[in-house]
Amino acid sequence: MLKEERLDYILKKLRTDQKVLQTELSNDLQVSEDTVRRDLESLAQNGLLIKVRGGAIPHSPNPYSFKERIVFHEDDKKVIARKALSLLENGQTIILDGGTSTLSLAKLFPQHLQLRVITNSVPIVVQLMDHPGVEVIFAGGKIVKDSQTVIGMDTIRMFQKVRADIGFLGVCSLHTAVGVTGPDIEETEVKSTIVEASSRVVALATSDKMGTAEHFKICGITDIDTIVTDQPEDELFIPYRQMGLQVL
Amino acid sequence: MLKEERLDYILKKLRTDQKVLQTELSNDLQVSEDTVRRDLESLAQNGLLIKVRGGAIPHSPNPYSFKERIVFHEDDKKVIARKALSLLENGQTIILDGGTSTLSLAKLFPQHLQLRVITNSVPIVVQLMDHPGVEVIFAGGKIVKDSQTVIGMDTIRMFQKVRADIGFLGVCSLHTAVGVTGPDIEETEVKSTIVEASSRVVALATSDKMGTAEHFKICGITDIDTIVTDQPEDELFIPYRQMGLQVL
DNA sequence: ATAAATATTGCATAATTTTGCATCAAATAG
DNA sequence: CTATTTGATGCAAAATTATGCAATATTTAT
Repeated sequence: MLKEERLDYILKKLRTDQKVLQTELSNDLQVSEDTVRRDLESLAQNGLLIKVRGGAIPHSPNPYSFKERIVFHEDDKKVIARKALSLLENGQTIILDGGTSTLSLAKLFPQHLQLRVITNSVPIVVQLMDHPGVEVIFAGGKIVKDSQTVIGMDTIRMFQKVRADIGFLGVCSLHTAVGVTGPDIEETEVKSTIVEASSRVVALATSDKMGTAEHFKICGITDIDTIVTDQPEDELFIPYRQMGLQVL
Repeated sequence: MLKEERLDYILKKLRTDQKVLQTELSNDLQVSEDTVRRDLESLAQNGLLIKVRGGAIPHSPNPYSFKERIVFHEDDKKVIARKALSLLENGQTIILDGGTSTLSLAKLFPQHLQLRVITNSVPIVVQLMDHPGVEVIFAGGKIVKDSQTVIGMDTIRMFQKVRADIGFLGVCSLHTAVGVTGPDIEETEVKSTIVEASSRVVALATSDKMGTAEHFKICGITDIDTIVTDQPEDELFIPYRQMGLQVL
């Protein structure tokens, strides 16, 4: 039995049962539990499920809402934001790029979250201003009215002084060959700086942005560590996974 | 049964019943009360519920406490802002300090006004973001939540690079001998920088602030050029006039 | 085609986590 | 104040996971 077949079986079972147990899978697939564990591990690595002690559960935006039958028809951005939220841990320093995806993320911050957030987005600052646990640092600069962000040298300089645990990039175009691109030169310059300032770079991208490109380059595709998207199972993402990116 | 299933069950029960008891859960889930307690603990850790003696209750649904902003002297400030407005001319570059007085001023900007505004106040940025004729430059830095402004070295550095025609200082204490003072060292440092960066310094002050002092000095009284206030005829202002200040 | 390199798999063993229980401290009710 | 319940802590048994290793299969290079 090929490895691929096993992985396929696991995902299928996960979809129908909403959970899988290692002992069960080991029996079903006639392989050792070690192998099952390693299979689950690789699937978890690609964000296709969440490994827990004793088995695995589906990758759900909320790590603890396990078998939630009430399906909210959330829009894509909220789904993405909810997933991205699970990447955050107390005590981290993160950068939030401008854009509606990152704003959605900021809106979801639970009250108990303790973070330091550096951003160039006015709505994000407004959103987080009243949050008790988040220290907000605003990158200064010239306000761009229609995007409600600041850009320019001052903004870039501020980000250059930062070492963030995670940098979240708002929706941009992603292309395996061309890399990450955006439509505005000044905006992309800021985004490039964010990429450099972050240990881990997470791109929030709706699947319709995949495989597209704009005129100004932000970074290469491998400079991204994680893509958080609404349809992670789409075959569209296979090449990205092969390049070592995590797709959630 | 996976731990996650237990956690899920607990959360679901909590949603329907609005409370959970350890003894009940222990029975429902067929695990010891210790385990239930540990489960509740981990859920509480993640902010998903509040642990109470004997069980748990749901996390407050309205976690974000919006501070009620009690506005003192709102009408006075409007009067002051209206007078200050008359000092502005098209094409000027001005600095707006944080505070409600300066915010009132920004709110009065007529649509045809052409200005460049540099500020460290978030509400002012939000207010002016949609103004067609005003270019807004935001000084970056760490957000102070209750005053909704940014302070710190980055903020100061930004103001140091500026030469403004007029700098508007929000309400501070004024005293003929002590000068202009404020209650917070970091805030006063920023204000001092604004004073230095401005050709003309305008203080917006309700009359009750006259003759009072705080602990941290912003500048000498003669560094101010104009005081805009609600009761300019008051004899309180005679000494300031004698020192050459304009009182409006 | 053959050899070498690489990856997969299962097993033994060690380390870690989870769980339930006993014990004692703290809080609550009567 | 005392009895009872609940919470905290240490501990040991059981389950799960990680790790090293050898056997086997697969891929790559020559």
